[in-house]
Amino acid sequence: MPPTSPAVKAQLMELLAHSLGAHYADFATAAAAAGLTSSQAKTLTVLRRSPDSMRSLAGTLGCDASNMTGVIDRLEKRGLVRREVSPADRRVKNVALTEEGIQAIDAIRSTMNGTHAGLDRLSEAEQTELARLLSTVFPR
Amino acid sequence: MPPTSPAVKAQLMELLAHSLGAHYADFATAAAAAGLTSSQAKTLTVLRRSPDSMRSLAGTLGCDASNMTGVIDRLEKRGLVRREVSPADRRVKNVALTEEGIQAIDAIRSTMNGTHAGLDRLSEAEQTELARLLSTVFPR
DNA sequence: TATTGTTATACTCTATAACTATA
DNA sequence: TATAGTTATAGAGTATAACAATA
Repeated sequence: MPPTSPAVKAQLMELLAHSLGAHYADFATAAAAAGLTSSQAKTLTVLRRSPDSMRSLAGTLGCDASNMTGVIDRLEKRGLVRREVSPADRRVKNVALTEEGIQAIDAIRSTMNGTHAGLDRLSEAEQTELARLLSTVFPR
Repeated sequence: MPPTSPAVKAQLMELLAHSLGAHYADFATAAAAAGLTSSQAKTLTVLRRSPDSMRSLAGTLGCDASNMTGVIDRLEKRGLVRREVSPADRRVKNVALTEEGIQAIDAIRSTMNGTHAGLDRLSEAEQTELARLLSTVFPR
């Protein structure tokens, strides 16, 4: 990405934030349809790639480690994840998706692929403005 | 915006979501530095444009009207906003920023303009991929 | 001593339902 | 009757501090 003025980037981020707001709302709605909160669904998304420790999960999700206990407790109670003591370090607990957990997050992602409403929700004027800003930040 | 395959849009949204995630984190950090939560700062951002009723605020922020009571209570207690009974309809309360409220949200937005780290945090490979996807969604 | 996960605590956000003042 | 705002209630997310088990 070539150097661009902060003002242009700020405008771009603001416009994208507007669009992404709708995207996040869609994600929350899709999660709610599965009886999950955004945090729970986000956690499943992270675990979809590979099992992870409580501490590392907290880091990835950007929250304090103490929060993960409650979030994982609720997911485990519903059978979507399971805790496994690490053989290498018995202080560590690796959290992994169960078959049910995989199905739950895949269903949400499938719903998201069907909506992809983020950019479509921008008005014509906003789309034009977005294209203009993008051509400035990513010139060709 | 011309028609584009859902798969391309989904990829684009995912990449932008990654970037915007950092943007939101920056916003939350800037708000926290001012002793405000994200919800409180977002509320001030909305009010920065013009005063608004409790109900309308809830609609804009995408939450239930009952939530606004507590959020506005806390902002009012800190002298950042004030409630005013609407002369036209005495059921309605218009919420407006105080001078302190204006300064608070302007400080946060100023900090954000200084960071604009959203796009910059993408790796080289991600930026290249982003440019490619954008040229597909916004052909020139 | 340092680190991992948990617990205890407190605050905020959030939705639902019931209530009041007004229209 | 309908609407705007509030209150009561409950669940979830969040951070801080203190703790036990393990390294």
